[in-house]
Amino acid sequence: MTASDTHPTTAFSQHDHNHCIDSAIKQAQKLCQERGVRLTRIRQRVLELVWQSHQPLGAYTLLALLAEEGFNSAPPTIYRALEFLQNEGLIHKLASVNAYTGCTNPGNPHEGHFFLCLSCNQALELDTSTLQNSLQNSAENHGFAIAQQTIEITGYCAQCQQSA
Amino acid sequence: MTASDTHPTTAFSQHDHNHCIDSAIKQAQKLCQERGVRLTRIRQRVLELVWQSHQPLGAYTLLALLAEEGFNSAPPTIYRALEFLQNEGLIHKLASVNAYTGCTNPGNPHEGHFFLCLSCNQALELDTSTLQNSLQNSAENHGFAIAQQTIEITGYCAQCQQSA
DNA sequence: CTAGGCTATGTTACATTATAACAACCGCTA
DNA sequence: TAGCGGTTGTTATAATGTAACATAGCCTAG
Repeated sequence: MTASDTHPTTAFSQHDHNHCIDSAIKQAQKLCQERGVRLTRIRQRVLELVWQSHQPLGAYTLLALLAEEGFNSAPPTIYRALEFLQNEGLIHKLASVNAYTGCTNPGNPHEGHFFLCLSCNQALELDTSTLQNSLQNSAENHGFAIAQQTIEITGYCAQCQQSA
Repeated sequence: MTASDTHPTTAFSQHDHNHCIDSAIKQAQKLCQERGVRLTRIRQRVLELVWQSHQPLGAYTLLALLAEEGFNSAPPTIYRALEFLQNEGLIHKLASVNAYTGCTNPGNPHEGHFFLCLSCNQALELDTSTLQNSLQNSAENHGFAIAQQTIEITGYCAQCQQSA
């Protein structure tokens, strides 16, 4: 298994990003087909754009990118696409920064846990089952039934700490 | 130690809320004095309003409440007060719902971890050192230096589950 | 006690993020 | 091929948050 074969929980490190995008899109196509939902041209393009960026992108940034390519550029266009992609678990919204990022593990429904670097603005999606367990325990102690999780930790990634 | 003496990590249960507000304000006054910062009339009133509500309040909701009492009602008024209170650790912002809630443990600088009930909209602030440890471990594994945490778990509280 | 500097507040304007509501289109299937 | 459901277009507006500069209030040095 080479570096480019691994799953990119490696946002902060070097990797073959084209490969990431490709495989994300292919997986999205597969999932949508299985579910009988339509990954239309706009939706797929938005997903690609989200994946192409090394940083989470805002809705209006994405909208501007779409506009450059001749797509309709009214807000509902992008918000509908984002809503669809979120519902299908293909992207996550980062509420603390109002931005969207590709989900590194769609198909395996889960909640996004993120480290957000304040310097390079990149987002690292975690899959920490330990954290999951702590939360679950805590919820059970309070009789709380978890629906959705927003876990966004800002700080500085290893790379940016070195260069500083 | 009676129920009304305990600290209200008990947002979802019965308690003497006036007592909560009182003690929150007194603590805020004390902290601000110690720090040499000014808990002005507007700032204190915003803190009271945030505490009076059993649900996190939006900035414009708070602004409307201020306006009813004759305070200036332009947006900067409320955002400045909220910024001050956040900086002093007296309130938390819940990014996933764009709302603000009183911090149940100011003076002991910490990050807010919340359970947000989708039914009654109340927020329960947690102080889970276990979770803290998991996160810290995870961060260390990735060489990530944590600055700020946004942990907001939506779902249904015990009470609302029963009534449903 | 007052002049000047710092902080806080007032005011106007605007930026950013997101949604409502209805019309037009498109693809499927009965 | 008519119609139905889902998708997209279009216009308008809501909700949230900030910039920039003017004014006022508070404190302290002289």
